[in-house]
Amino acid sequence: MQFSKSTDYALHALLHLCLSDHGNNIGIKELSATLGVSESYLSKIMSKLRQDGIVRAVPGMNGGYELARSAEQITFLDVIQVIEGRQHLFECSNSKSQQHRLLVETETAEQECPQCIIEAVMDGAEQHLHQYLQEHTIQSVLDEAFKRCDHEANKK
Amino acid sequence: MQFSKSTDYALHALLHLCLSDHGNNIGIKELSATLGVSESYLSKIMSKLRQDGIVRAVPGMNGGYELARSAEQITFLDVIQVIEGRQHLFECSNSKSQQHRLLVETETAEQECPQCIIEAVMDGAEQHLHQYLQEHTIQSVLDEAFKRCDHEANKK
DNA sequence: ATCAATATGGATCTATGATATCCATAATAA
DNA sequence: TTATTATGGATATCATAGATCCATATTGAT
Ligand code: SF4
Ligand code: SF4
Repeated sequence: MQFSKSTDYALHALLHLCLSDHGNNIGIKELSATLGVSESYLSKIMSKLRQDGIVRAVPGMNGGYELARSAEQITFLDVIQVIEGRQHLFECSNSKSQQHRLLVETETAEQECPQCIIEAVMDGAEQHLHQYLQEHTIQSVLDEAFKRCDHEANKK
Repeated sequence: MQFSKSTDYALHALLHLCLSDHGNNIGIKELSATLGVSESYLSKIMSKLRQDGIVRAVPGMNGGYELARSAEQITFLDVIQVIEGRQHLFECSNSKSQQHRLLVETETAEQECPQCIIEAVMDGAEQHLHQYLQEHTIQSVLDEAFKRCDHEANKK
């Protein structure tokens, strides 16, 4: 269970949009050269980011990409969900098994079946993970970088 | 990004070992029938669980599987790591890129390069996830099931 | 000692998804 | 009009998950 390379690329692409923010758009050529990923592949990723409203894109001369909102408003969770999708971390695949009947029998209330206990644990894990990822933004990474930089400067 | 079906199977297999604990070993046939998974496939999973010391196995007549330690001592994290492996959630794949040099330049201390900032965020996420999964054991699922059962009984 | 039952591990097959490339098309600014 | 750039479909390649089969080893029962 790992995040895909695409997530890696997406994060770095967004960071580059922040760092080289000279008002203009950044073309796929520059992004591709900076990240060391092919233009074709990276453009798919950028396109996804655009569809989800993370970046804006304009075609044509001097076109390219720019952030659609400020770096404080782009969380790690946003980026990850665009690339990895929004499926649950755990989705039961054997609810027709004999096991399931036994487990659910324990809790087979009158009406609405409450959430399965295993799924409850797993969904809890997912919520914790999401909450953490939501508290960390692209901006927070930049801030941390500057902080480290200052720290180094002070030591000299 | 999702847990594999094998993780699902492993958890249910362990639950079955707990629930039908009549002192004897449980054979792969019974497990297979209960979970609705082929014997061949499930036996691979059980074998992994054995290699990591989660269950014991004895071949021969009346052989089968049993828990190698109590259900309180088997955490979700244990099971998940056996099946999914122990790779990090995030492993950078472009540390040779131009981008990397720019990001690390900011923090390029004298000696030991501190952890990359992106990896720091991701590893933090991983730690949170692991901590949660470590606090939930097979036994805690059983307890929750009994609690629900009692609650239903009281309502009647 | 023999036999039946059971787990183990290697080999292999298939399905699925991640990674990656190419190209035709549309949109935009100069 | 033209050069430039993003877009999306089609397709190819590769790795991994999911699954099956079989030869072998181990054990208890006879
Ligand atoms: S008990 Fe929960 S996880 Fe297990 S089969 Fe039923 S729904 Fe799925
Ligand atoms: S900055 Fe971190 S995540 Fe990015 S390329 Fe360097 S090591 Fe990898």
